[in-house]
Amino acid sequence: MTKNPSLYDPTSRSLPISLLQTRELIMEVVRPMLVRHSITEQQWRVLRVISEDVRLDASTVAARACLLAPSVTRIVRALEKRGFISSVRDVSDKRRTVLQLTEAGDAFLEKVSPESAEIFAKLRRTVGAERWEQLATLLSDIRSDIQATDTDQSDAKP
Amino acid sequence: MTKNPSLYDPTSRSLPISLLQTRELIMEVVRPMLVRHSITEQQWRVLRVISEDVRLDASTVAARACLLAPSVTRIVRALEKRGFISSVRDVSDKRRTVLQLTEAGDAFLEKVSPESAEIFAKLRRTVGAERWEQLATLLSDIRSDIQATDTDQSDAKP
DNA sequence: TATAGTTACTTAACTTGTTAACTAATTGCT
DNA sequence: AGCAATTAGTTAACAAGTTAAGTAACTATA
Repeated sequence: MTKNPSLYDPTSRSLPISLLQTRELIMEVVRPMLVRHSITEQQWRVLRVISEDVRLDASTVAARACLLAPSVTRIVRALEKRGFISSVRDVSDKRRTVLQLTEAGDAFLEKVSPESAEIFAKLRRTVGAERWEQLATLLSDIRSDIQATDTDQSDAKP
Repeated sequence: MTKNPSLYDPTSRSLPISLLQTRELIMEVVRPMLVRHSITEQQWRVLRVISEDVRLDASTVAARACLLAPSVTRIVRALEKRGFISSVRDVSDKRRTVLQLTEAGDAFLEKVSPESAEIFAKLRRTVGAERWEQLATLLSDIRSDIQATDTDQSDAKP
């Protein structure tokens, strides 16, 4: 043990560790479902993110799914091979790759949906709907705050 | 876009994705500090976890730091080589490895502490102290809830 | 007190993530 | 218009995580 334990927050209250532990606990319940459908966590995130918009370029998907560009390249190839997404070169900016959900990808999300809904409904009951929503809102608000200060150029070079 | 977007939560409110995005945003601010001190995120978590107790076995460290056993094996070796921790075979159970912070490890944590404190104080101000604490508490409570139902054997085989 | 079963950890093979260098395309500047 | 700077994405080399099999030690039970 450290001589001076007050130097740091207890890990149970350290936000980086705490966010990770909480996510891990949830994923332990969710993971078997993903395994049953032969899809990785990362592929699943990409599918979910793409399904929210009509068309999305790879960089946006990377940012939203918390993945690096080279990972997205591989994941996109895997999802394309499986027929779940299509990737087409953007006509107005030929550097960009436009990603879209295919019919098959859409069908896949629909197929998995009841299972997913059940798992999350159960988790939600366990935690309490109110707290569950409270957490989702808090996280979203906090992200906005951090992003706002990250983006703001008030302390940039003059 | 999916034909039926209501099948899933928007990813901005999906807890697994949201927890990941929020952590990622925080780590973007913290990471440069870890790089400056030539320590990986995982090694840092292990150090922080070990520093909380006088002695801890490898499995407990793995669980608290959200790492798998083989990863801990490697990380422990790295931290040992750097002189930050000691790993000794437990005398009462020779399967176990007891991990402890060394003087050098303790000194390292003390050295990094002011930098870390400053970074987190700034983040805390950005987010607001109240919300910051609220999130830490919420996460901790929610983990307890999930763990309680995971552990409870009421739906186990009779 | 054997011994089947479990636990703690390690090793090895494989799969992923990461960093850095590269290509191609677009933008900004003069 | 011409050319440096930036951006999007890919590739390649490396580092890390993951799974499965293996070893050693401990526990429960017959």
